[in-house]
Amino acid sequence: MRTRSSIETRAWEIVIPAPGGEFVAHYSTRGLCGLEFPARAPQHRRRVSTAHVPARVRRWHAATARALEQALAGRPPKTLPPLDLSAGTGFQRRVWSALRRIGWGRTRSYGQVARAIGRPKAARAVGTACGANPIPVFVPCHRVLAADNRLGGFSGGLDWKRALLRREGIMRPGRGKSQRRRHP
DNA sequence: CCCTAGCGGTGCT
DNA sequence: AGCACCGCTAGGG
Repeated sequence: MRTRSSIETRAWEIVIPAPGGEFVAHYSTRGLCGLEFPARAPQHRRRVSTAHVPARVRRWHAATARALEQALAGRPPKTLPPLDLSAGTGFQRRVWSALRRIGWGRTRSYGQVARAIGRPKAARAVGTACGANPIPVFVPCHRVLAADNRLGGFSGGLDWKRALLRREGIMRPGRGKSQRRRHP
């Protein structure tokens, strides 16, 4: 397995307005290749190349926007745009494809994902690969929790992880899984 | 609750 | 090649 796949450039980035702020979707020639959560701090958004966007990419984007809207409204998206996950290492892509097999409203532990991809002792590396997931929400790294059923981490911020889990009915609105609290 | 050792992938020297 | 990260985990106090 190769260590690094060919790099597909992010040719287009398009904003998606949402209640919590603006998501940014990135597209390559192969499909959706990145999704950013709204920036925490108000931020002068960089140049967005919406000009000359091919019709195909606009269709993908329509699918992305609709799917994101559904997911944030607490209903499983019916269809997704094509996902371009080619920018990952072999290990990362294995992890990401395992994540896509975790159904809406279900969870796994990092160790379970590690076993599912045939690397039973690589739980920690699975966490790192989750953190490198370029398409959160649709590649549901938020459904992976620590083995003791705590929340684990989330590169988009634990508030988002909690919010997504709640939308799927996994966490009770008020109380929830306790948070990892080591050296703050 | 705390701490520790062991773990594997990644990225930087 | 070496090494310091880490969204981890099992085991022990």
